[in-house]
Amino acid sequence: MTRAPASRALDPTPLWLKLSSYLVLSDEEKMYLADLERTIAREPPRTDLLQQGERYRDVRIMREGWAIRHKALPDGRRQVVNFVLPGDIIGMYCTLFESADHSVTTLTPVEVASFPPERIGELFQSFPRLAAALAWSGAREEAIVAERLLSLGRRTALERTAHLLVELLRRLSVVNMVTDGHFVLPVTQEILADALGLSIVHINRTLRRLRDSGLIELNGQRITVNDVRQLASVGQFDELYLHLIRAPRRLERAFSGAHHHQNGHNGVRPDGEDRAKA
Amino acid sequence: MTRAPASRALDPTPLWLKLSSYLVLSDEEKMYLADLERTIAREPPRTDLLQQGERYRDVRIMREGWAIRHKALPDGRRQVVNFVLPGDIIGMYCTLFESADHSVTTLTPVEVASFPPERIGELFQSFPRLAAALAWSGAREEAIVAERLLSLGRRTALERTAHLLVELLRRLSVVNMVTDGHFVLPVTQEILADALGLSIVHINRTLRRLRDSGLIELNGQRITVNDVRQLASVGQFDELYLHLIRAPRRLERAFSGAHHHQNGHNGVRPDGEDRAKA
DNA sequence: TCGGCCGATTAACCTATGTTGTGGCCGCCT
DNA sequence: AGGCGGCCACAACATAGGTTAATCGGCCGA
Repeated sequence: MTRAPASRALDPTPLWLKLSSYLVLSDEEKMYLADLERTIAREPPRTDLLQQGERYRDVRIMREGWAIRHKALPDGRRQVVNFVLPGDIIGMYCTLFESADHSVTTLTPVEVASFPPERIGELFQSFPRLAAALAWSGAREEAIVAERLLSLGRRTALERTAHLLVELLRRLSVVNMVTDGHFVLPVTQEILADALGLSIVHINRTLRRLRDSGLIELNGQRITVNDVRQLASVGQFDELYLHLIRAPRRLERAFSGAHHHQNGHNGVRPDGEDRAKA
Repeated sequence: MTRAPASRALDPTPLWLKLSSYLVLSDEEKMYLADLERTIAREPPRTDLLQQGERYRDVRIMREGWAIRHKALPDGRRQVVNFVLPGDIIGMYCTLFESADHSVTTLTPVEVASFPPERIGELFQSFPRLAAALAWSGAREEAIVAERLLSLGRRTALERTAHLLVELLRRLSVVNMVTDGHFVLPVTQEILADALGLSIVHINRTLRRLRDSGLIELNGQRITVNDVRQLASVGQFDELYLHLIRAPRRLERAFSGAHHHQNGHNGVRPDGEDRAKA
């Protein structure tokens, strides 16, 4: 998606990749980002990185592996709000909220970085463009949740499932986790069910239908999407909501004259022609 | 909720009220807020304030009246993502996104203020505490959408409906639009259906059940909640997700040493003891 | 090697919710 | 006054999706 940049000392992390799809980062910004990801921990599957009702602690950056953000009802019913993929941030609103209204649980072994909430303030002061990119990432999360709401409210089981698969494909592409149409989907059918508001049995039926129609193939955790276009059409997928286009020109203005660390070289690239309608 | 402040020249607007429930605003901040709401327009019902796919223009503040934020599928199915109430902001991500992935349509005559996106940048630079309060408001929106997702995915029709009514009650309380248990619900059953992912007929059935059980009364657009506690229990309502508590102490730190306009007098009040579990 | 457990799969059956259709009320236009 | 359109109400019927239960295969620990 984005070409490897000038800085060769730094390894492009998933977050780095994701933000770069939104705006071009300066070396200085990249270094700050790398520094944010300095403190790294590994966790096994089924670990809670955050628990509903718990006080927020650090902000975390998912570097590797999958997790789910989910909410539960007192009687045990559960809804997966979103999948947390490499490059996603956990507990971004740490600074604003006292305690979490959702849990985050790992599905695979993960590698997460964490940093103290104070750094968010620091970041907004010193690196407004980076801050904007993070805000974009957060706002996009909301857009994804809203689109999932549309799915649960108004799409049939088949449509929802197709939609989710295309969404994951797109999101994983940005962080280079898709190779010609297939990717790893480290998810039980129970979790899919909880994400799509269906029963486990019905998800099974639905996946079968998708397999029978030849749109997808499943081998263990590996899923192959044979015909993205058609799958997208089944799911009425319009990627507008993913906001996969570069920062608007407005952004330049809004943060202009802003700051110290505002470097001279190439700022926002407001070319927004790479949005393809599925 | 919040006592009328020192400044007597200024009329507390709904946004003002809402933000004040999060943190105490200084006079200077209040004045800036008032200035943001200077340009006012009135619109009749059924007006689109924003349209799916459209380029973002100004940011708007709802001052009076109701609207809905909704998304539509190509074939006409529609999902109401959220209700826009007085004090809510429309198009907050204007600066970050090129075009809108949802529409906003008025339900009643409304009064909206609007200001150019550049002012967001200005605000973040000069009034970090105000910016944090707005960010809180935005983050809360996401939390509300996530909770609605839980409703659509895992709550029954009756539960969803009860939950929504309690939510509206709470949100309207903050902006003084509830008087002992009743408020105006300027919403057709069709819109309720679209908000809850139900058919119009089934919403009708469900409201009947709630009425028959004596939990609510409906006279025209006026709804009376007779027993909030019980209604909340039916809907498994836990207000944690509304984050109706004051800013955490963290916030102080995160934005500390920040800025010019940072005034001396009383900053954030981190007393978080007013959360009642429903 | 032998359970035992977890997840996938499928069949049979059930129910919450959707659909269709009718009628009634009310406000508004002419 | 009469007709029309929007909204509410409710009955009768249809179905997408839920529930229960049984089977199977793979993995792991004893």
